[in-house]
Amino acid sequence: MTTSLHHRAIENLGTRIVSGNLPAGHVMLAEQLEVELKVSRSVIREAVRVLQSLGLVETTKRVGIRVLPPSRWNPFDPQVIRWRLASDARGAQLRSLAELRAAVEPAAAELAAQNAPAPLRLELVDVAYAMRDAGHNGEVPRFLELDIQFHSLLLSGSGNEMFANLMGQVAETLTGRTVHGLMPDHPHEAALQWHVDVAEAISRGDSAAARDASDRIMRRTMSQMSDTWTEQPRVFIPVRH
Amino acid sequence: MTTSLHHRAIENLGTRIVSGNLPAGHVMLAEQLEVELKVSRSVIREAVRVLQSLGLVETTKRVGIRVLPPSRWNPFDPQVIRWRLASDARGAQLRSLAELRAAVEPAAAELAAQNAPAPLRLELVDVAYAMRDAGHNGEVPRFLELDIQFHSLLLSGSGNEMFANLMGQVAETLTGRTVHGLMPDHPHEAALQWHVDVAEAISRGDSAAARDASDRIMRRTMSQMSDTWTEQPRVFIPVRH
DNA sequence: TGACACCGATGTGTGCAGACATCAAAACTC
DNA sequence: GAGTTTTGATGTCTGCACACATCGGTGTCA
Repeated sequence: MTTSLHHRAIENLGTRIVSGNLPAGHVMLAEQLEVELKVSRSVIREAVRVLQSLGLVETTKRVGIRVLPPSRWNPFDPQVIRWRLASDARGAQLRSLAELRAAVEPAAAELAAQNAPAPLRLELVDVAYAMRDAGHNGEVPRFLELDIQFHSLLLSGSGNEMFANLMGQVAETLTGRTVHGLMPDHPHEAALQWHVDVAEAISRGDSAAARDASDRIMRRTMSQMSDTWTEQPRVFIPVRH
Repeated sequence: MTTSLHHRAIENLGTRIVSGNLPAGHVMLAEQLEVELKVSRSVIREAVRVLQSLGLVETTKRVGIRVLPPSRWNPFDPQVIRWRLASDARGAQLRSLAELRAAVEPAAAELAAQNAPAPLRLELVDVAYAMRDAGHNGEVPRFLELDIQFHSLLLSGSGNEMFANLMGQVAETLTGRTVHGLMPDHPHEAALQWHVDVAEAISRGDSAAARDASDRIMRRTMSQMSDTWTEQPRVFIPVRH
């Protein structure tokens, strides 16, 4: 047994729901899931409880287990994000993540310039220069590794645990080339200098400069990636009064 | 019975863990929880499964149910947020949410100016003017209601489901006076005009102007509330390479 | 004698099967 | 149509078997 049964049940149902294979409104019965997944009732129940807490299903007596529409899902949950990245909505998920990152990183840079502990500032500067060297020397794998480290440091340096988790929880689960959807895979000359600018500004506590440089990086990244998720349909979640 | 047993168990354990009452590293036994909460094994097991998916605990055979440190918690989960708001870390949680909102809303305004459907733009303008009227007339409850509606519309108008969820999941849980921590309770004259500016800019598709006006609102809001969470200790989550 | 590898006892989560309780949708009665 | 009964699904409880990580004892070898 590689993973626990209930974990496999969660994966099975989660992927099917997020992919649209099990459409919103679809009703399942616990007993039916038992025979379909060939597991006992307790496994099904524990899996359903987790999916319920993610907003993927709801249970009603006398009805069964009903699949909820995407507007009810928790779009910040790492599992939901992973399932969406493996589905047809992959492009839309990458765009959402990129937009969130583009919004947050400049703010994180501003906060880091005000609050980050001294050792983190020093490490940030070191990594920025190492990035620049790696970029100039064409060491692509090393550059990618440093890039992730740089942005992780930046976000955690903000002292905001939600910012820190953006890279920490999300991009961490996206190993390897998946991150390429969020970051450019080969460095741009100006961007290399902008990373150094961000680090230096944070190092000297210049929050405005840190924000501006970070914003430049993000805007370039976005324009560089925008053609990747070509014309993914945007979904507008209605606001309930 | 108002709520289900497993839900009560989740609430009980969740609040105790997030409040620090059950410190990280503390190990519990399922059997012990049964007698303590006076519920059966299945209830405990389902509750533990949900807490596990939130990153609050981990289970190990031969050891028990171990409480995880805050760095492992999912800071975006609505339940975790609610539990933190009810704990000593309430100030830090409010600050984190406010910083996230301040980072996201200008970006959402920019996107809404580019992508929002026409009816939403019109509604946004209507709400902005209604807000201004309510503010001028000193109708505080109505103003607060319109304020929430305005920002909900703005975020969902971005077409980014993560942005849309910020108000939907977060501010929804902050009912009544809790909102006072996130929003000023009486309107400022300039801010009223800025809301109109945001709506008008989005209406005519001027993304830069929408972003600028929204940024002004956020900066004013942040400076207005920064003294509320006086000197909450910032927690820097270490980045693991 | 001491260090170390092995191995079985123990305790705990994991998974299973069956029973009864509860409650809301649906059918029924008036 | 309103109120009542029936029904069928989840909710809860319990006893059991199994998997497996940890601990401690035992044996071997230096």
